[in-house]
Amino acid sequence: MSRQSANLTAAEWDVMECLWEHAPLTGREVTEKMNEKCGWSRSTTLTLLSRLEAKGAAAGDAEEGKKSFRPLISREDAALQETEDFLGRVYKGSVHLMVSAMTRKQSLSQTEIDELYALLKGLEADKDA
Amino acid sequence: MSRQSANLTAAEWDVMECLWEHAPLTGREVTEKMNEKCGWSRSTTLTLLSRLEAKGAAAGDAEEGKKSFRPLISREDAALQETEDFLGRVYKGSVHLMVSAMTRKQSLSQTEIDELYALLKGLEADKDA
DNA sequence: ATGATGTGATTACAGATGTAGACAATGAAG
DNA sequence: CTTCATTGTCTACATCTGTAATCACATCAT
Repeated sequence: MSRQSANLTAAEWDVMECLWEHAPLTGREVTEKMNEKCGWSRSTTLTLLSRLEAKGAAAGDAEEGKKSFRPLISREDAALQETEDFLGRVYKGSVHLMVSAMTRKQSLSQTEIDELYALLKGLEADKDA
Repeated sequence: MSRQSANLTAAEWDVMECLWEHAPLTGREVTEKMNEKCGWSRSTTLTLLSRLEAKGAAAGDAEEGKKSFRPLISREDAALQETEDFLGRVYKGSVHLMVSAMTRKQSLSQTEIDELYALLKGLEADKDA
């Protein structure tokens, strides 16, 4: 089992998501939110938080007893990491292959396609400029 | 742990990759290829093959002793499954978000961008037609 | 001071995953 | 018919992941 650079697991993403959205949160706040969102017990959330600390993905600064948690890596960086792993494993690293497969299988809504096209068109325009 | 619809693990992908490329293969052939490619022991490959059979991703037809393995699901279907899982978890299900993040972080080569653009342009053309 | 609380840390445990050795059945060689 | 090699199945085990109970310590109210 060799995960080159500690990707986040599904459960860990849920917690990070929470941290990214609502900046610094006390342990209690995180556990409450996680309980609402996923029905997790207090312990579960706290465990995940430690694991995230261990992975260096989040930090819990203890000031006078209570801890305050915050993310140490940006959502984008985490996403990118995950993306590279995923693309490499499933699509030989090629986004083009991925989108092409998705369209072939009608797994992309017209809206998504349009948005993507608009984005790419913008990039091409920049290139010429 | 609740993986809705049995995604393949990284190691399993390696084996499936092998099956997808070289259609029907005897156990020996698979183990040999896997040993070359990943240095796995015979047992490791065989174990993975059973797990794939259990998951219904591959089948081993035993005719007169020797087994012949072949994939039961297409690479595209497996990829798509994985893709949906990934996109949902990391990018709220949006390819657009993913590509946008990648370009922002310069994680996409110009070539990839061009290819993608060409692909999308083709789709838009089809739409009008 | 004492017991009820809130809070983080420690321990636990089942199922998944990576990796592989041991074992059994079967066929080839002598 | 023994013996050896081949081939697949079973068993094993460490680590990872999801999920949580329990423990220990600080604090607040009585």
